[in-house]
Amino acid sequence: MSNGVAQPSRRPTRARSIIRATLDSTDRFMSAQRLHEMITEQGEDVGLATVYRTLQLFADDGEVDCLRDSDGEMLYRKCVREAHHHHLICRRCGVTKELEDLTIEQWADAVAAKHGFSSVSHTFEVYGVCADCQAAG
Amino acid sequence: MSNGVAQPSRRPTRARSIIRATLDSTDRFMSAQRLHEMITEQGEDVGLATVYRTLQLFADDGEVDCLRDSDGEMLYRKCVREAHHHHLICRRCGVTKELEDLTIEQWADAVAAKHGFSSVSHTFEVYGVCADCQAAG
DNA sequence: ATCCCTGCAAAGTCTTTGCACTCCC
DNA sequence: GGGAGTGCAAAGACTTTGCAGGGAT
Repeated sequence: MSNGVAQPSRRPTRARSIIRATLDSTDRFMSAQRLHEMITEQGEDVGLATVYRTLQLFADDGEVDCLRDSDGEMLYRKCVREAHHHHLICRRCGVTKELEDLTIEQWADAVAAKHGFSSVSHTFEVYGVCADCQAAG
Repeated sequence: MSNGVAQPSRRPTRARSIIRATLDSTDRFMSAQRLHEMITEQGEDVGLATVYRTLQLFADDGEVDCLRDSDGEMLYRKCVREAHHHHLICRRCGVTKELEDLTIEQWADAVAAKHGFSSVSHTFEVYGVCADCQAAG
């Protein structure tokens, strides 16, 4: 089924370059709507549907990381690393740190296997208030 | 702000007892819509809005656990344990196992502290296909 | 009687989809 | 020119909200 090899053709277009540039302009996770808002504020014009579609493509290609916030809204951010990893996210300002730790992955797989589960995946995110936001009150 | 002491009055009503009974009839996480479906299948009649409202109340009271599935939909289940814990959830049938492991909690707190974050919380859920579902094809 | 609770339907969000047009190769 | 890409508006899914009637204390 999916061998992860073939990749559909991706044409370089105006919309994609704008979206990519906007993603690059910050290191925070943003919703599709917020990203679209930023693009509009820059005086550019890209359809909201295109933003959604493009973010999904980028996510499929591993070009952006995505996660859901506590409201269930999907958030996207340019991907910094290739490997699977998790995030430490500031609730206040949205700044994120990438966490690396194989223990979590291994533990998740192991505990799932122990219970006879297969096709295992997991979600793991850590939220808090970063040092800067604490200092800022 | 919130001292977790005062509790609004909760009247025992028909809808609430039906919802509670339906929650008790399974150990799986269910969406509000699925729960409403089950109630209807039982021949009972409770409005969908009431199911949503009641599940929120129950969640506030700590009577049910809730989490979001990978589609962002909220799932509820009667609360089994007091302590903070995580879940191993079958994507196919929704059956869940509760996971206990202090390592995750400690690691999350430690790594957050290392980055200067405070007021730390985290989300962690493991998804897979349970043995029964695999056997069932 | 009072105020909480419920049902129904309308409204709100976030997101996806259909379709015609446009642009890249 | 052909098919990927885009924009717009409509549609979908989940959830919340407004309001009037019904039930618990």
